[in-house]
Amino acid sequence: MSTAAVMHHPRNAVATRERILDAARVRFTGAHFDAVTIRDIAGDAGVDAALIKRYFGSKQQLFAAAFQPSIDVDEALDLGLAGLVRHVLSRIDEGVHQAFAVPFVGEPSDDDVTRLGNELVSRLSEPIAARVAGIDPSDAERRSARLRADLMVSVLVGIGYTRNVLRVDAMTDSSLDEIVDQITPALRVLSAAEQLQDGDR
Amino acid sequence: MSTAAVMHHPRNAVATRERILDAARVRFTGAHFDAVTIRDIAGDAGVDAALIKRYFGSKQQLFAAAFQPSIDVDEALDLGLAGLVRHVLSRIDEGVHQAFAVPFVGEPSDDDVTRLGNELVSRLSEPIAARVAGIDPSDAERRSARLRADLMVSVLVGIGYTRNVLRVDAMTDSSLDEIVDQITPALRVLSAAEQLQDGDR
DNA sequence: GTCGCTATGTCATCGCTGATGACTTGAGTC
DNA sequence: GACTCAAGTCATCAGCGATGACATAGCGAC
Repeated sequence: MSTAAVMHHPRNAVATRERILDAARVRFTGAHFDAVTIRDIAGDAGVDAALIKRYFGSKQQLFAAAFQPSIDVDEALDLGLAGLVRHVLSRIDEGVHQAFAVPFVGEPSDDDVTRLGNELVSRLSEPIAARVAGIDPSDAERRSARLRADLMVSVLVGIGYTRNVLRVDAMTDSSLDEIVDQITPALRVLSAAEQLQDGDR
Repeated sequence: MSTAAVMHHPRNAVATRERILDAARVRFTGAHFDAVTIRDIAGDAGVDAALIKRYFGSKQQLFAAAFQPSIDVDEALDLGLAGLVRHVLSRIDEGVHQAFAVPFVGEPSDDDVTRLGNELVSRLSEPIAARVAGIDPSDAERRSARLRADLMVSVLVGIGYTRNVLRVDAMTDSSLDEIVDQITPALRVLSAAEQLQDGDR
């Protein structure tokens, strides 16, 4: 099980931190949060479990640190809507979908879940909303644009969820290209702005 | 905390079972899986924690029993696409979204997550796919219809997820009607079949 | 070189959790 | 009113995350 259990590493905080994060990513990707113990991860990293608390504070915070989602939307937006869709979905396929577990793993406080959820989605939807609404929109336009942008993100989140978490048959059997081809026209209805229509396949 | 802790109820298995399920629904709706203990639930139900194991086998199975999702799509399909969307989303709002936690709560085995995920989505997508594909379609048509139906379900799942789990601002601030109005035209692109277009608002 | 200090890592242990099997008590039957 | 079996309880277990006291490696000062 634990590959590096008996190995002795020279003392190096950043390297050890990275070994723990790597081990956490492997374990959490292969099993869900509860099924993974910090002793497992510590064993894989060749480290005592108490060190994880020292570095990350808690198992939850370790999880959050391991799956800090980083999707850079801005550059993908230049590829047009289909490019954006492909980019986000492929990033989710690569493992970012683990971040979906955060609400089920986070603090019981509603505030925390709210914060995490908004953070996750805002990172995607804000640049999209800016493009959908165009420059200097009225308040009503902005509100509508924000809703439509969040709906677009919801669609991508939903696809990532059924494909990578629920592992629905038709979603896993289909290629990313098939999915992009089918969903992009539907999203175009939501964007309903010229900014996202040009430069498209 | 525990409302019925000291109350003595006459011995009645079905009533006790129902009290446990009610307490579980309240607790699990107010906090996530890990934050709820079977002792909490047992306390609320005025029962010993061991009885929960006797009736439901495990905490996970209690959760599954409490949030058995029941969305009857067939009748909603007669209301047209907008009616279907409104029906599913409002059911999710009512608490069915808790079923989304199942993959993070279930067994670590991939098989189980796969089974649960497919069960959840199939119940929605199969009747939709049947209508989208029409009667007696070719295999290619059926495969495409299945993917498009699952994409439609993915969209609804995604909206339910960002709205009820992540609690994204724009999603919670908007009314169900606003969301239905915005997303239905997009879904119509996916359905792309006459069967779902008639009888629509 | 070796001393000593601090960051790095470990150990022992706590309270709590879900699970479990042996035990007790009540309601219905005759 | 005793019998019986379902309904509910109790005592206890192993494993978890968390935590503070403890040990030691590495590095600069001299």
